[in-house]
Amino acid sequence: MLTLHQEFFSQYAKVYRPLLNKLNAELEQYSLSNSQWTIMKLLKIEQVMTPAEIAHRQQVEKPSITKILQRLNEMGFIEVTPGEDKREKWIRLTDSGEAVCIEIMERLKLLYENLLEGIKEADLENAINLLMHVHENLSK
Amino acid sequence: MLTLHQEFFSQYAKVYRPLLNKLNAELEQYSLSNSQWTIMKLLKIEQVMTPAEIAHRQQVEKPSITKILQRLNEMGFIEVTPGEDKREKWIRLTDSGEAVCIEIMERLKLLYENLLEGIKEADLENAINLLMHVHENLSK
DNA sequence: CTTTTTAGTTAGTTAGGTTAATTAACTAAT
DNA sequence: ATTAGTTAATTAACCTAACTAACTAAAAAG
Repeated sequence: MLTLHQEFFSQYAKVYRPLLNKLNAELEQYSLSNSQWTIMKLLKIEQVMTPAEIAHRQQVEKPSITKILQRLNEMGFIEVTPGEDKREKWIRLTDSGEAVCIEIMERLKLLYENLLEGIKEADLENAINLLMHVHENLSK
Repeated sequence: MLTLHQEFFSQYAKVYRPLLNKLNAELEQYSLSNSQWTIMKLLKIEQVMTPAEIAHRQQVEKPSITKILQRLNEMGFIEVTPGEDKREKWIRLTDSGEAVCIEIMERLKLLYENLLEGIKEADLENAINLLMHVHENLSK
């Protein structure tokens, strides 16, 4: 049988595909994929980032980010300005990107509430801390 | 700011990429990708399954499963026998597949222990239950 | 017996990853 | 001022894993 540790990661993995499918269903209406959306969320919080910073935060290589940013740019959701260091590009959400971002966040908030409906606040906090712990251990 | 619900899914997502990278690094030595490995694990538990059952469990479409099974078959990790219903194929692990499966599970067990090191058992159980709860809510 | 459904495959497409190589810009040490 | 080395971003070529659409063969329903 599985140990508790194995059980945790097994459950973690089980949630992933159905959750992704739900997210993509919501995002489809905005012609966004999950990875595009993830970067928009990040920009919403950080305001301005360079592609290199985004790549580092997302733990993917820079060329992957280049492609996603190109598509977000075509859709008019981000704007690109040259940085002080002329090698850099500063990426930020446009007004339209910001608006879509807020709209999607509202929708997802409802989805998330449904998915966690009936969970006690203390348990939720506990699970968040556990995930943060795992995340930290992953980065060393 | 984010609600606790949003915070939870945000942390959930943050863990995914680095975890996947770690898993793939472990699996590389066996020339296995994560999605191939996921199906091997499933077969380890269920013993025999049809491609359609696997597709349903993994929440992906049948053609995706066909390809993965073809590769696992080439590598000699699974065997395929015709079902009673002649349309069906019964998929099971070969002895070699079973052996590799056990070996990988042992390695991952250590990884998982490291990632969850210092977590109290009660908190771990709690988080598992929470994930199960989310999984259930996702399927309705 | 015909029709419809189901299981699996094939073919073709797409998104999002990877590495390797390139250009441009910056930094530091002659 | 020149040179050597580094960093930011891009492009190209490739891979994996997903998708849909269209197909064959078998089973089930009428």
